[in-house]
Amino acid sequence: MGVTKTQIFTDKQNELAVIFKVLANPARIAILEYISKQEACICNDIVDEIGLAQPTISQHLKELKSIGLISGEIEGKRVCYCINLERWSAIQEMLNTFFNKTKTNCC
Amino acid sequence: MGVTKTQIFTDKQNELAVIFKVLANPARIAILEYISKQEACICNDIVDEIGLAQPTISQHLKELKSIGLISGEIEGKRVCYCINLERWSAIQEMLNTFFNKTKTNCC
DNA sequence: ATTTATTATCGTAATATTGCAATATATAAA
DNA sequence: TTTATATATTGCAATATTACGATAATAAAT
Repeated sequence: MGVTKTQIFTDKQNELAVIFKVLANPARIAILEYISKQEACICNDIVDEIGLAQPTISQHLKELKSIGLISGEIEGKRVCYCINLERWSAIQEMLNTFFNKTKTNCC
Repeated sequence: MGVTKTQIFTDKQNELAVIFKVLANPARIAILEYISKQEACICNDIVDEIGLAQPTISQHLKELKSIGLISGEIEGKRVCYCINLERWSAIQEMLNTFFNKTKTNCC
């Protein structure tokens, strides 16, 4: 099979899983950390910084964009990727809600 | 290729990615939520609760155990799965540290 | 000792993800 | 207009993940 049975879970559970999935890759973690470290607006020094090919980075950026974590602004022939602070905080809060809600033991 | 290049990232980045990966599945989210909801100790009503086959649930439990999120205690012929509160909080803190550290914009 | 119930493991099919070369697209510079 | 530079898309190979049937392992019950 190999396909997750999303139908049997709640929207919230699926939404959380999608967010975790986007974050579940060291390259994407590294990209986020690198973007946030930059003083000036980010363009693709990311390719130089991280040791992956340009198409690979481009694909990872697309996935980060897919859940709104970052946004890309075109600046001439370059693109400036920035962290979407509003979404960033919303996601952090969502994860904390999950962690707090589920902080109960049984044994 | 299909294999993540872990060598080029830091241990911390890889560790975070592994944690996110374990959480990146709605069945595992649902299992965690279900376990935490239970008054009494959990056994495998999980299979009845979630709509997945027993081997599939068993495999998901194994993955949750692999990062220490839950622990299984044998009780006769049944196994009681509980959330490991210490590890749970440690991971929550780890994720918050990541989110706080990376909470900088650029544009 | 045999049966029954619970959980784990193995093997496998279907699908998803990762990464890259080749190529396309778009804009700036010459 | 041609060339150079930056980024995105396509296609593909390698590997990982998801799910389940079959089966093994374990322990209680008979």
